Amino acid sequence: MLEGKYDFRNAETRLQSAWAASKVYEFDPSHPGRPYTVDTPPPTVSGKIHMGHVYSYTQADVLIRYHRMKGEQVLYPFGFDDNGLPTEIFTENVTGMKAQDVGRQQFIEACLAMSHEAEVQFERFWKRLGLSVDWRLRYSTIDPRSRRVSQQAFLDLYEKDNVYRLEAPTLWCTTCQTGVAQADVEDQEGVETFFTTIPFDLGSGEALRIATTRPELLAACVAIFVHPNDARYTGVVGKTARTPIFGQSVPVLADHRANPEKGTGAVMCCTFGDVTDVAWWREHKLPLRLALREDGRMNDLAGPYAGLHLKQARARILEDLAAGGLVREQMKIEHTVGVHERCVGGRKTELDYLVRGQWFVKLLEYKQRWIDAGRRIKWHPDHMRARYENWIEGLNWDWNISRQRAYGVPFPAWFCKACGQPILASRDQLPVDPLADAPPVASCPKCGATEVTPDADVMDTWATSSVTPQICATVLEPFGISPDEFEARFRPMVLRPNAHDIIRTWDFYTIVRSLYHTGEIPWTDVLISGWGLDSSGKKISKSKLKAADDPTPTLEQWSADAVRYWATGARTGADTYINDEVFRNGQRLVTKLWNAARLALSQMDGYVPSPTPPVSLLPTDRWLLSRLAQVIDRATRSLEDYEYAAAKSETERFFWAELCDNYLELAKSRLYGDDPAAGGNGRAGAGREAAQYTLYYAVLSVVKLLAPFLPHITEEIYLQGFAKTDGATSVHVSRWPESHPSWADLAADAVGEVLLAIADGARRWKSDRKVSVGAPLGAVTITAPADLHPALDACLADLRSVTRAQSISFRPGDALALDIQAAQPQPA
RNA sequence: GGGCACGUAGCUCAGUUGGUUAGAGCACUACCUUGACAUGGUAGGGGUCCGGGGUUCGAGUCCCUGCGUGCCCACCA
Repeated sequence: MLEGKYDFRNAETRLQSAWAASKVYEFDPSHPGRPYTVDTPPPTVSGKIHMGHVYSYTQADVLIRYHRMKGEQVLYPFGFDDNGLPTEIFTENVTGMKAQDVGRQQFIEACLAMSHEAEVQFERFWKRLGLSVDWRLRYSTIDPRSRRVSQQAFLDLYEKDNVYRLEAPTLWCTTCQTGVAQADVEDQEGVETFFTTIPFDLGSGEALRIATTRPELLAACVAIFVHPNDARYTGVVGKTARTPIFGQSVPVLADHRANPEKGTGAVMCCTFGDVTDVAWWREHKLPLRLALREDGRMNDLAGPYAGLHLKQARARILEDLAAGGLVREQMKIEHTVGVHERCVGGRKTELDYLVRGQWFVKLLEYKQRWIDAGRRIKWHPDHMRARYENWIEGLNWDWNISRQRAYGVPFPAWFCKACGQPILASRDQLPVDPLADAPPVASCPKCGATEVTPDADVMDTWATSSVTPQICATVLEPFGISPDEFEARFRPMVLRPNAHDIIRTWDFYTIVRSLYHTGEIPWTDVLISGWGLDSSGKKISKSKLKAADDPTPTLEQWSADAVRYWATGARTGADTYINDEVFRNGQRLVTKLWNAARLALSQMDGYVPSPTPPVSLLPTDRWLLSRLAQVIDRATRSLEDYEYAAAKSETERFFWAELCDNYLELAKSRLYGDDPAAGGNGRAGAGREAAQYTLYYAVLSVVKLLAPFLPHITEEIYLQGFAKTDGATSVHVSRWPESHPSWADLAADAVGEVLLAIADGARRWKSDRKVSVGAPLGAVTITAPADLHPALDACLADLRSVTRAQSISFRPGDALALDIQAAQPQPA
């Protein structure tokens, strides 16, 4: 029995506490069901939670809740990504502290403190949203266990020769002063610069003109390229040109990558201005002339410009070229440059290239292997696989995992001071910090020298988050399941949920790592979410969050259930806007559920549900049960296909339009047992029991079908009204609804259509006369095909209930028609 | 320049393998306090399914093509 009004403000937090106390979401090692293991995204703590997170995490939670109710053994841990550059920059931005100034150790402690604070808030928020996480299984990517897994995985890569150390051109941020990976690069559009044409001396008074946006790299120029078919330049290929100002001699070479239509068609190759320079440098075995330091200033090679920042140097060189009459042409242009995500202070520094020793994970030589693995994984929606393959096909670099920063997982490595040989940690000393700890051997195994230099770099944050499936294998250790047992029982995992912007990073890197470490795909299914966009349609930017972007007030205003309703309303993978109308609809559905359940349960006092349908079912009941069977079937299939929005709307429409608006109105008088002359099958006891049976299963099924979406209201209804008879301690561990084989009934569907048409006719008659739906009618004569008369006659009580007719009679005829007499005024 | 997705009512979207008269919510109009619910209910108006070809007895749905929008990638001397 449900009393009074449903107050989500009180109910939601109360239920959340009850779930924690009753451990409904905790992993059960002896659960007999098929494992449903989730490689949950560890959100980066370097920012605030926003509606984009809510959108994505709710979608995964709905699927996880569905599989739990299907009787599967759910493993739903939760991680926080709190290592590496993002956290460091977050800490620098918030505290104003800098690693160089305060010292490495103190800085690391500040990062840990920042992360811890953020994680406490995050966990509280996720609980408030109603995620069905097992919070005992919480990890952070900087905790000792994750550091150990990450370093161990690095040793594995090294032993299998899948990672190599190379002094090579690297994408470099001069602000953060670290190398970055190709996946970290994003476009910065509309950057203004000068495109300047300057002459190179070919000797004998001839000049070869090239156009450039990077004149500060003149000192680093090592060649000039023209297209082999460019008639203007066929004569100069093979000659030597001298750079202006610096005067070094460089060869003029032909390569198809020189674009005749761009600038003058002749282009200078510097070490390094862009990726093409790197490729030319490699393929044509050009010399190395580095003019840039790690901090973005010019080095001694730049002669008079040494010490200047590259932007200052660019300006000075342009002035000097102009002064020397060497500017042939100059255009102000806007172009797109590569920057990296999460640059210090949001500065979006233009990326450069320089040469430095880094660890690279092999990607390029196994492209097909990555693509094949992607095809063995089910992507939801399927077309997201194309983004994965697209990214792999466009890869130009192996994965640089070295970061020249302070905070992160250290490489378990030292280098021999004498010969440079890497010396790797032994597994039993992990997690290790080479800056503090000694290598496992006293001397270099290659040259015997005894002095070592620790690898002072830390790993790319993705280098650790790409082994979350391996970290997950450790979360059950405290509960008696070793990583080895985990491997045997739960590999591959089942679900990886994440948004589409990190397919190229998190999904891709995780697949690579899994194939390297285990030879197998990491999971069988990937659920890709879209973005929750702000009401103007823009992506909710992590760096520009305003107070209004905090989702907590939204939860308090509309309820977690209503927000979850919004988050699961769009087609899988699609973006959606924040929209108060949708929150309101969610809230309306919550209220409607409460009220409908209240009516149903008020008529269930002492009712013991029968597992088999009673013989007294009327066509009305059979119609609803038949529709219910279809809805259960379709909603279940949609959820199996990860199409949660379709499952939700199917159930919602059934509940609202068929169960509430029609069935309840038809069955009301049988339920109340007050039909004055319930003739035929409308005999009081049997007719009421049939309606009770129908309503019990219809309401219970709807509550269960919506439980993954609206976990709070459905739990409240279940606990108060159904737990005793259905037998579970929570709707969230109750059995997923199944229809009784006898429910599907095509004949009942057809009769139902006619019943609804009769109800509609009566309502239209009343609406035309502007009287209430509850107003009584006089005699109603229904024209209907004769073969339907017995079924309709059986439903007399229900037809009276929905039409409020004083009497109903039938007349044979092909087309359905109603002849309605106004009600006779009642004698006073 | 390449890839992917999308284009259906004023707005946001659903339309299963091609099959009657294309649906829902919101908004709009008129009305109804009916014994679960006014955070409700009833009735109604509103659509050349982006354009053009084609396949078919039949196309919102399949094929070709054009246009538009968004995202990803490439280019970015």
